[in-house]
Amino acid sequence: MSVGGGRVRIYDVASRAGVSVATASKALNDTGRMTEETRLRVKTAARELGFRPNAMARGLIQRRSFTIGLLTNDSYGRFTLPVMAGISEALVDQGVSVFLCGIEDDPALGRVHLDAMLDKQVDGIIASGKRIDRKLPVDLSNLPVPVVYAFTEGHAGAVTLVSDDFQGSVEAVEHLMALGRKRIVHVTGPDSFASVKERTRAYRSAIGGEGVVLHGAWSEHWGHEAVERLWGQGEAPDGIFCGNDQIARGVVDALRERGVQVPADVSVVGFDNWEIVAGQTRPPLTSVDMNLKAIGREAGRLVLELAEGKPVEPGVRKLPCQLVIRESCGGNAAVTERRGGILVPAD
Amino acid sequence: MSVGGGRVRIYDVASRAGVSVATASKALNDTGRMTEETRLRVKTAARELGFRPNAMARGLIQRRSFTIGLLTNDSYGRFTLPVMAGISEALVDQGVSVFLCGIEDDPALGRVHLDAMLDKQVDGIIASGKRIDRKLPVDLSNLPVPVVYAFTEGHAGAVTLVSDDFQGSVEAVEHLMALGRKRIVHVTGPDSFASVKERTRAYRSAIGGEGVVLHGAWSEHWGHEAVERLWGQGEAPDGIFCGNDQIARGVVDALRERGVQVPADVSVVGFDNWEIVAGQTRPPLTSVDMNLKAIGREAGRLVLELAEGKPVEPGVRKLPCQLVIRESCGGNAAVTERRGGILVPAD
DNA sequence: TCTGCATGAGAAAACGGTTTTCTAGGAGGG
DNA sequence: CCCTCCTAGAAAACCGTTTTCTCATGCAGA
Repeated sequence: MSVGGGRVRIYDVASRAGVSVATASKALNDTGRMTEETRLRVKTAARELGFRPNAMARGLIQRRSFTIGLLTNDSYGRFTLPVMAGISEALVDQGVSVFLCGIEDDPALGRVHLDAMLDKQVDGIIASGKRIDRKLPVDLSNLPVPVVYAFTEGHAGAVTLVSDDFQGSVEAVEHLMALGRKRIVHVTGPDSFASVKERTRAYRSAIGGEGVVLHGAWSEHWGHEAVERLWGQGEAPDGIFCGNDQIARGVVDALRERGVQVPADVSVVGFDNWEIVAGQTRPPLTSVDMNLKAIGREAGRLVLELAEGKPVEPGVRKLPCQLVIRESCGGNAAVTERRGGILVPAD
Repeated sequence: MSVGGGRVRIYDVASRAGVSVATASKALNDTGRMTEETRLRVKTAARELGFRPNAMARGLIQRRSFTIGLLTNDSYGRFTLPVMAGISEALVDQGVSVFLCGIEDDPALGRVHLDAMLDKQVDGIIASGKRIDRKLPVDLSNLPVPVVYAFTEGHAGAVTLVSDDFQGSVEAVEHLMALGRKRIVHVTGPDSFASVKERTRAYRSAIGGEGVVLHGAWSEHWGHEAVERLWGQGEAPDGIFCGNDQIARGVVDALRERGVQVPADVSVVGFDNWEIVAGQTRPPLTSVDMNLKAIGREAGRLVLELAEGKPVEPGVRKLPCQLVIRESCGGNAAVTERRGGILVPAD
């Protein structure tokens, strides 16, 4: 009961239950020794009064704020939001809340946000970004709280979480091969990106050769252009593994305009599984999902363990990607779908 | 100096400066009375030690946490992220940090997050969502802290901020008319949405008649289908005002496939100015920007004023939209561009 | 010389909890 | 009957600030 102004203190609970504040505290936290009857009486009183402990007072003495900070330069949120969702999911039932701080690429802004979070005694910090081979513009290497990096480059000796792009890419290419595609090419982003290198390496490993790799921008426009090039010379491919969904969408659109059937003539796979792109392409794109939410969950779990003093092995951890099948590849491979946010094989 | 573990307390500052904690506190906060020399000595000591006050201790006594909560059910972040950026921008130099809580449409989850935030003594709450005519699945009407609604429906007597869709839509349609378009139609989303009704009302007001309004899903597919219908009967339009960018993209793609030139034959305007859609369309879409970041800034400012006890007039406030010109309309109207995140006319 | 008052600075009391230490009373043993 | 041990619960200390209250001191005016 009692929606009341929230101003009920443990003192009120104690006096209603006819015990001291100390006893009330112990009763509510299931610590200390007392008759079960007393404990119950206190708990009942607390419930009736709608008592909720003041987290600041509690945190002050426990030296814990039940708060963590998420620092990111991914202002668009493409990568950070799913990570955030995962973190939140992992921490909410521990009573931990998350400060989200977008710092663009501004070191001064980063410093300001970082200081604000440290002042608030965050239990830990998770750093996230928009590419895994760039550091945030703020140094997190000597903080009084633990730091976990998720989808951004961390300092030496840190705990870092990234997706296993190699595994994901291999699955994508093998999927194409399983469908009988023989001439598979790779159209991807600028090779200055570590993820581009990794996905390219996987592509070559899967097809067992050099293959054909085209680098360009991360844009639909580049997808179009790549098709121009590929269909303007020699034997056209029958399978295209794209570095991201935007490129893939450009590729699919260009093929349609050219009269090439997708997936009948050519199978196309994207990367990122960005719903807004992959889902709206005609036909919808089969794409590699980096499971960013899982990365977030893991990051949340780990930063909390570190905050509680548990030992965590430092280093880079790769979490598996998942191929999400839509219609751009054809064939009768097992279809997967999203169910309750988790990727599962369809029945 | 002193990156040191952050464990420096005001006590340390006081003893280094040779004063009591009370004096140290007053010196640092520019309150109380003391010689300028003493004040300076304390401040110097604080700087040398790298002292940063513990926000929990400070908040406990001041009954302020310098923290606000952002509650949203917009898990995709399309609307909430820009709002969040605005809030953060408005509050960061006041030392206020923001808890971001995604609650989907789950009342229980909403309750959990809300309680967690209240326990942490947030100074205020901003509620945000993905449509302005739906409430969050959690009741915020009798909270011990102020609430501001940004881009979601609030309770009676609350402070609510939304974009002025009417004004934005009128500008869009008038833009088409200024370009000489005579047969302007409106292709939009389901008319169960308040924003659809509002934009339709504006469309009719601007053209001064009933016009042609087609309702469908918020999807590219519907944009295609609408073009089929429009070109399958009677005189084809020469201007299309779309309810969102996805529909507009579908429209533009369908027109191109049909051999209709955009913008030469038909001008198209979108709504939302969602970069990933509007910018990648061929040609890029002229679109109405709802200035969500400005809404966020205003929400941040207002919730803080309320938290400080200042009076704020309740009611719904509409903030102006801005037409962002790209290439889908043609003509030589003044071009605008984004500069540093702010929309400005190009020189 | 004494009173009055402004001034600088310290001591102590909050804030709202948790944790440690202390105490009174009952049970059990010799 | 006395001593010890155990237990439930109270009392006190503490977390790191801010704020209020108190107290010297020095100087001006009577």
